[in-house]
Amino acid sequence: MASSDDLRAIALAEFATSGYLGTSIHRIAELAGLSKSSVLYHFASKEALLEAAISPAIERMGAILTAMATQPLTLETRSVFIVDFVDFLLEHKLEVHMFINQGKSLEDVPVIERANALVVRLATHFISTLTTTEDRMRFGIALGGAAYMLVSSATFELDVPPQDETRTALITIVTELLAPVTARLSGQPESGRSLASVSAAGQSTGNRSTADQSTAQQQKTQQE
Amino acid sequence: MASSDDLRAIALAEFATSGYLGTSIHRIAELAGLSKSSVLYHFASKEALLEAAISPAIERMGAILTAMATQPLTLETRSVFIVDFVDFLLEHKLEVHMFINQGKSLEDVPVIERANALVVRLATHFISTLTTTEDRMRFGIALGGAAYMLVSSATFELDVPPQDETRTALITIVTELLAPVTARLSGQPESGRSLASVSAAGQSTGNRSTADQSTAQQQKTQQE
DNA sequence: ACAGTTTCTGACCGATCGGTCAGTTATCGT
DNA sequence: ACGATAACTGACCGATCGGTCAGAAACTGT
Repeated sequence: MASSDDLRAIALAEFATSGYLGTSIHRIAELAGLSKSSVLYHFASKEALLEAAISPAIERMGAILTAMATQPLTLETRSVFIVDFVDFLLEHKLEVHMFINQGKSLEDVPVIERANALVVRLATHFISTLTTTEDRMRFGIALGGAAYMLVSSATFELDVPPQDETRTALITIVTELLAPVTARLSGQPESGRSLASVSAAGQSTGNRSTADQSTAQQQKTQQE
Repeated sequence: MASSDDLRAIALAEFATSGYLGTSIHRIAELAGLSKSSVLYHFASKEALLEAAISPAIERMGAILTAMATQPLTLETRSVFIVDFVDFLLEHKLEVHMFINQGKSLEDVPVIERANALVVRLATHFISTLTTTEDRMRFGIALGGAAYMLVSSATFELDVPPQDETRTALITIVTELLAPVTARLSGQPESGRSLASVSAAGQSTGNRSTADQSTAQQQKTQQE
């Protein structure tokens, strides 16, 4: 009564919450109502199970990255990236949580190595386009913080808000966090607001300021 | 040639990067130039080693939390908390990284249970004072993102900026991220901007937003 | 030099891990 | 009904884990 895809999903959830090393094949089998041998019948090894669990997310993320890298850096392309990234996070919370939290300890596993290479590729891309420490940290906090947020609320019990509400808030916050950077790159000084408006597209919470940080970032200008 | 404190430091670094489960006592002994038995002579068990490694950070964090909880919620107290929290993160990167990333998988370990209780306590405190999903996510992203930032740059090789620069940027970003929330709590509706000024407290990179650090920098720094 | 204590070590133990294999049960096309 | 194939299982294997223990080695004070 348990398909290979069920096993994949069960394994992913366990790997993400209890860790890859902390999850035994026996445990996965138990959750699936099977024996350990049966799990190994569907997947040749524990590593193969891990690969099946997270490689789709890796490929999707790679596609988003190449799409971003091949396009010029404008307000629109950045906004597109943010929305893509947030949707990616929402769709692959567990996978992202995995190779963010366990990427180092599992670096000898091939599929994790691919994931780590993606993270490095993302980081170096932004490091090359950003000059100051603060700008770079904005990206780290926005991306890492967003990824952390999505699983921590589930890790501890704490009520989980509806998905669309989470999505809207995430896009708003990440956009706002990256606003000074984007504003500088866009060339037009007043653009922090327009970016926020893009992020707010179709949302409802809508209260938060997000409007008045334009005063702050326009005097920034580009000193590099 | 390896004291108990050396072992503690070595274990902490290994636990944080390779995971508690992924780190064997033999590995720690190897790094310390000792035998496995010698490590177990200094610490009764692997759990005792973990406790010695992270419990100081837990107590420090608990003190910060109680200090915040007992004071009224104002612009100043929040600013104090942010500075305290950032300094705490800088001083205890590895410990925070541990019970943020491995808190769930090690929840049956007593010392980790204490750490998790602290995180829940922090989360519930802000959940009770904040009403909207977005406000709560701001805290999660700010705190989780900041914690992630400090270790990810070390996890991958990527150049690490000087500590004071990191500290300044962190305080600025976290404060700015929490600006709308604090502004609303302060009572003056239009205050998003005033908070941004608080965020610039004590900065040196000197670029980023805002001009006036007058309100901010007096309440920072001298509490350690 | 010697006794006492601290520090350290190799050998060993039970448990659990990932993985293999021979064999059993269920499913399905004909 | 029946053979073929897919799905499943328990028994077993080598390796590694955390931890115990008796004893060697090193460092003390006298």
